[in-house]
Amino acid sequence: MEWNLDDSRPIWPQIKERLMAEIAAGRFPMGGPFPTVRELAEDAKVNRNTMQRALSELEGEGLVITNRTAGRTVTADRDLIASIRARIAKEKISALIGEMQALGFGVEDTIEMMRSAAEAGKDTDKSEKGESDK
Amino acid sequence: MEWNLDDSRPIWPQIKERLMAEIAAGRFPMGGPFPTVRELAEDAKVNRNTMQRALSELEGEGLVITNRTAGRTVTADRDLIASIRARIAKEKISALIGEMQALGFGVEDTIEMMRSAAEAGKDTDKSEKGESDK
DNA sequence: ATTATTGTCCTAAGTGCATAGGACAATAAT
DNA sequence: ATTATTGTCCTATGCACTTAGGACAATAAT
Repeated sequence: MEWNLDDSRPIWPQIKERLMAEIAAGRFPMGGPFPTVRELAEDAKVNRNTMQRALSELEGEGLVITNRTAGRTVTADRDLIASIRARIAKEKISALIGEMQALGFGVEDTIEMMRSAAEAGKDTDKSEKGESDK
Repeated sequence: MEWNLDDSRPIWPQIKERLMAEIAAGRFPMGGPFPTVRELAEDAKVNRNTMQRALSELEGEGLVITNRTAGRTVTADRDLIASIRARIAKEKISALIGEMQALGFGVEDTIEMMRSAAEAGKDTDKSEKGESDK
């Protein structure tokens, strides 16, 4: 898994957000087993404690459940996953609109620039088409 | 001026980016005087040294010029300002596209959600219309 | 029954960020 | 000429993040 952690801010929130996105996008089987702290820490080349912090935060969101000695499990709550996915997307979009506004760009300008960017980066595009919530 | 600094990452890059956006959006008269370190620090409720760090970084971008004891001046280079404005916007948009993709949303989904968000936040909208670079 | 695994907690050390306040040379203001 | 301002540098302190590694109880695996 590509982690793409940067040093512009603490690592543990980055890991938390990354895993939230992975789960929200359905890349972990619902109700299935979640990797152990030590596995994830090694994979991300990060200390156990750091990964632990990210995971306990993840638990606060209800996305994973801890079974003391039997590892962790991904939630089976489909609605929770869907709502978190929607919430994250909304937050990111609102943030962008605000930042673009601070630069003096309106929403229509932003949309136009998004289309250009999407066109330019089509060869590296890994998205699936036909997206829909249901 | 509203600073809206948060503690999710170091303050000085936030200040730097904020001031870059302000200058890029043309909210400081080109070639005109720039507030002093101490003024800005007080306004942002931040230590002198922290503001100083942000400003010396700002100078690295060429957006402000230091005149030792006569304070700072905003650049008069119109093209530089325009290109930085475009660069920042591009980076933010690319970042959003990537993050939305990680959530399983395509560009068209994103644009649609942007329209909804813009509609919802219209009463707090402070953007001017008729945006264009030239 | 024994062993390995798992989550969790703990101490210790190093690093960068932020604050506080002192200091100084160069220059603008008077 | 004197004073105030400006950018800049300095030391010291406190805090959060990160790493490293040790330890332990509960439980799965054998």
